[in-house]
Amino acid sequence: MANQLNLRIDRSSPVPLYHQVVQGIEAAIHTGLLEPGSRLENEIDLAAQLNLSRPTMRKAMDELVRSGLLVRKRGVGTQVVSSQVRRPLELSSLYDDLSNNGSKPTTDVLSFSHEEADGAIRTALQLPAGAKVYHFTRLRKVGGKPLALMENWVRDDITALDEASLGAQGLYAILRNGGVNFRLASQRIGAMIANDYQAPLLETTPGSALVTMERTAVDDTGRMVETGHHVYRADSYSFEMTLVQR
Amino acid sequence: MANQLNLRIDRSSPVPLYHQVVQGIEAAIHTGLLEPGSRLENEIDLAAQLNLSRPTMRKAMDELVRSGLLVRKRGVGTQVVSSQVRRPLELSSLYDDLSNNGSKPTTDVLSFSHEEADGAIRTALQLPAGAKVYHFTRLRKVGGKPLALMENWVRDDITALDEASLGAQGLYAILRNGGVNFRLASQRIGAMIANDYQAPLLETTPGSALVTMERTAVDDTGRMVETGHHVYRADSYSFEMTLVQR
DNA sequence: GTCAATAGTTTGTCCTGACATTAGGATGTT
DNA sequence: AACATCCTAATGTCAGGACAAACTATTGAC
Repeated sequence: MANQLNLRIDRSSPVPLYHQVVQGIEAAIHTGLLEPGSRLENEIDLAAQLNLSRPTMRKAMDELVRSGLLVRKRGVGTQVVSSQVRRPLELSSLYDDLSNNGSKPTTDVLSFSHEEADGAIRTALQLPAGAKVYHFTRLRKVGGKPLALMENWVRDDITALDEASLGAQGLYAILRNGGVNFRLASQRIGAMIANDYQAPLLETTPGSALVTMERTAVDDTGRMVETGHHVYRADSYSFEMTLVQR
Repeated sequence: MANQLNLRIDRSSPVPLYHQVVQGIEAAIHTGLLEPGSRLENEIDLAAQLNLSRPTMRKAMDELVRSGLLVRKRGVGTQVVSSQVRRPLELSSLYDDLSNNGSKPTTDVLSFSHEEADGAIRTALQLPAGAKVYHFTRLRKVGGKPLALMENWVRDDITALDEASLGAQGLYAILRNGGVNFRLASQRIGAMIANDYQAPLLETTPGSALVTMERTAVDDTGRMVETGHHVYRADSYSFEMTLVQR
């Protein structure tokens, strides 16, 4: 008996069965119970052991294959991919990233206004003429060291924003609590040289390297919710991601 | 009758039915037959119209939702997402990107060797001590203007590489033709300042901004195939991607 | 007129069953 | 011993049905 897969299925739980399987296998891989390169039992047996149907088992494995943790080969079997896997780039904010890493980010709100959107912002957020947006600039620090300078525009017909809450938590957390279900975001990552405005705020010198990121986020109803221009100190931040071939 | 969805299913074709549906709906969206924001008929009716079962229809729509073209809401229906969608970041090479955009890239091979891998490369590619790799540096130009400086290490037990073919086509094209099926890649994007070695090659000045990218690619058997450090002129290149929430 | 209960529509989840396709080993033949 | 053929095991595809959950709109009561 190769693997035991220490996982139980709770049929009274509101979380779908296939998702319980996903979580269980993910945990088994992370704890090392399933070693990289090891082969899983076949779908039918695994399903039988957990008292699940094969489609349910398959749906779980589908997700794991898509996320790059498993590799399937017809006629052969399913293997755990050879470790070294980083978590894929997710639709999260910098604040989430840092919180999950144990650091304690702080935020200074440098400016905050509720103003009429200009042409470029109206285009980016697909707003009609005369629409108003929240416009603010924040400085994100970790351990007292400045890391990111962020300028954002958010449409005002979803949830109210104020300076105090922006200083206390991340923008995405506020929007999610306001009922926004993010669906996708398009972003562009590049580089630039720190100018005289950015350098002192980031406690670096003009001419040092910055990573730039422009992002526009869309919710599940197709509305453009937020757009922003962010710059990061290149010596403290980079974007890490896993690309999965389909 | 809202939409007609001009598509036919060929049951004698070797391409899976659900994939035929995916392609059909993608085409309908691209040709404008399905407008952004429009609602599709419900899954059951669509399946019936095409003489398919609901699971098959659903699997097709699952893929379209995952790729960000459709949005589903329980109790409501399925909508075409509000355009403005960029193609997601794919596991392609810079050469592919530029070729697809109509530009004509050229490549200068600055150095090429077949050497024993040092410790860092052995770690990155998970190779045993004493293993040899191809190690080369290339300068990619578009329209005569230099754009990227790329240093790569490739394991040598998959396919043979030589200087001439690297000058004629992209690395990923060569590897794919050599039988490599890429499965995933992890990469990190950051920024740096051009140094005295990079600046003249990229025809810029020391101190200008560069985008950096480090990537390691894995094939479908879990082998680390290739790793590389690339730098791009920040005024000519940026990474654009679409993130899809799961 | 306003609010709450209800019915209907649509997607979400899960089941059982069947056959096709592929990879790889076992078998048998030359 | 080398080769071609068959068989088995595993994933890939597809069908049809059933019930659950969520959202909308209507209906009804106050």
